[in-house]
Amino acid sequence: MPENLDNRKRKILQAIVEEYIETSEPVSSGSLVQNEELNCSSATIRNEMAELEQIGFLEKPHTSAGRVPSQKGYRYYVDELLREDNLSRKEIEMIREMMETKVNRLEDLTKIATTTLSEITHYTTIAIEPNVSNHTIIDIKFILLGTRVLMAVILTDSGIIRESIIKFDEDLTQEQIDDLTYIFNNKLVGKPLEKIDGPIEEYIVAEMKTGIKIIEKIIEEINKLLEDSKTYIKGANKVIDMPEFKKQDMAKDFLNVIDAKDIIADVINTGMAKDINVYIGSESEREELKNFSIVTFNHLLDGKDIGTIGIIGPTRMDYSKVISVMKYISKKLNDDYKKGKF
Amino acid sequence: MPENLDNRKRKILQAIVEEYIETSEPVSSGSLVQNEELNCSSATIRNEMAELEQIGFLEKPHTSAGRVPSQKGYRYYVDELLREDNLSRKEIEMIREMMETKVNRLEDLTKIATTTLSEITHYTTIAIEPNVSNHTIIDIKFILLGTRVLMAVILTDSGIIRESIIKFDEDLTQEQIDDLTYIFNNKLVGKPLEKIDGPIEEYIVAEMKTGIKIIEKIIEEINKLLEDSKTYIKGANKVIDMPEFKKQDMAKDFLNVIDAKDIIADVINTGMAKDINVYIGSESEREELKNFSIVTFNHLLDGKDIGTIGIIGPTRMDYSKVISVMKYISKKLNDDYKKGKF
DNA sequence: ATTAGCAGTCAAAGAAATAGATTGCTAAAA
DNA sequence: TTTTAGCAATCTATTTCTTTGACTGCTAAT
Repeated sequence: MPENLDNRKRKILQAIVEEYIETSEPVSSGSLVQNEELNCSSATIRNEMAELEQIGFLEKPHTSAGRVPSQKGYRYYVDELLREDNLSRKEIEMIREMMETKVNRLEDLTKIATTTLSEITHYTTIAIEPNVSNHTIIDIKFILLGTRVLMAVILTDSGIIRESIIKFDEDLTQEQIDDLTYIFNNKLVGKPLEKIDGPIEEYIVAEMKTGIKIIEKIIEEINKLLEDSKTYIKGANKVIDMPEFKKQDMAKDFLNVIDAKDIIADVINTGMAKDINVYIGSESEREELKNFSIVTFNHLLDGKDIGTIGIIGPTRMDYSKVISVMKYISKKLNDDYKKGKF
Repeated sequence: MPENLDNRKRKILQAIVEEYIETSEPVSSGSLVQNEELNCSSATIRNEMAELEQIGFLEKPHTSAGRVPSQKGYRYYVDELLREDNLSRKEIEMIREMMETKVNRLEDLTKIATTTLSEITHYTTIAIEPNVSNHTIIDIKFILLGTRVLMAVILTDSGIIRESIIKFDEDLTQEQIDDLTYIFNNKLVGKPLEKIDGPIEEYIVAEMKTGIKIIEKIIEEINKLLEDSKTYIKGANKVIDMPEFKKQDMAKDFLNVIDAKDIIADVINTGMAKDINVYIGSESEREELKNFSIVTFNHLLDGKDIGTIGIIGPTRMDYSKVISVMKYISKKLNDDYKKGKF
């Protein structure tokens, strides 16, 4: 139910959210009178604020304090009041510079984007490799590294490369490797990299020259590759300067969340395929995250998911700035891609 | 100059360090009287403590507080007074269990050891891949992943595998790859992986079929591989429960150190090749680390450095326990290695 | 519908008082 | 000479009380 606020209430809510984001202090009616767009006295504002609190957009830490946006207030702000925060020329310059580095791997590009995002926004940034299971296999290579050590390299259409090293208890011959390469490529190229469990038998039957054990082990390892998606964190130290982390509990919760990156990965992976997702406080439905907000963007190239980058910070987050920077970086990645930068 | 303390002073210093490590409260003369080994009154202990302070082994936070070990005090303790802390059966069981996982890569083994160490000691653990430059090359493979994308895989005698993906502006043929493989193997196998810059020309001259540019690029990428050693951190959240991190500054310093892992990598890499190194406070000669201690061990297999694992925590660290656990894990890794586990 | 004005509320900051821990010193005892 | 008992002095941590100042909410006038 998208509540309808009259114009003045919208302006007041917006002003409160923005001032609070900037100062981290509860906002008083008095300080809002200064706002040019609001041509009324503090008493009027107080009345409006009381109503906004009534319907759940604002909260009061205590009777004689100013107001603070509630989670619902932030949500309304993000959905309805957010204005594009234009990046300064300096910031754009900085982003350009940082992202200029040449890379050979998509993975490295993600790292760079993560670092850039953290530097510019001053929040902690997390990158998560995509779930590759719906990516299409372009090629599979097997390389014998020792008599009993095999390396499997899988290429997908999205440019993501995964490799795995597999050890066996028996010697492998080059002939076997050639067989494997032939069969796996034959059966899997052009298909999505879904878990290969159902039709395993089929492959095995089709191919008895190289023992069942070997094939089973290879499939097992390939499946493992699909499961673990790497995560990178940058700027975990950024939070320390934020006033909310003066509270021991917040700091503790934050470090715990960072250490168990899966928590965030979970949230990110359950997200919709919108380009930008915003989870405010308990919206992420994880107890540990109820005091934090997460903003993510799915990095799509040619419609393929090639990874998600997320920012985590207090609910009092500069959503406007974060979203603007994300959009810019996202666009830049796409442009670079089209120019064939990688 | 290894100062000589009489027996009673040694006992007192030891008792103070151990009690302080346990409680994190300054130790008073009164609480030491309880110690059975010390058969004297609190007044006597006070006199001894005054002398220990005189010669720099103890410090006083303020006049009416107990004593705290100084950095020099910790150093003496570690060098002279440390007693082997026998691990409980439960801990040994836990280590065994955690390290049972089968791995294919040395890298994964390091990760597991890192996690185990952090779980058992309750400190933050950092693993750093070794500098492979003095490792001997066993094999070099080149795999064509696309017409312009090459993967180079380097195997060393220590079992460490490094791979790199290299992109070119022109198409590569399989024939060229075969050439490259032949030449690189011919020239490099059996040699240490030192930076390949001096005799580059030689290779190039020996081989004109595949353009100079390609070779240059490959060498460049291989050199990059040598430089960047990966680091893993586990248990960064462990510190939050330690009383010293109640102080904002400590927490800030810690997060900064963790974020710029290079700082620690630096310290670790400049260490001697002793099996276990202990850096107490400013001994690490980095301003950022003056309030922290680092204990590292070089993981050697067959005399080859295959990585370093370090623990970082406050100077009030349970050195005895940390060192005992490290020794145990180190031994276990070696045993497993001899049994051919990897 | 708006606003001026004022009483009421509460946290945060400061000041003062208190309690408690521990030392250092002195003089007596061993 | 070494050890110890005892006590004054020191300083932190805790508690309590007071003061200040920032807001709000309400009422009555505009």
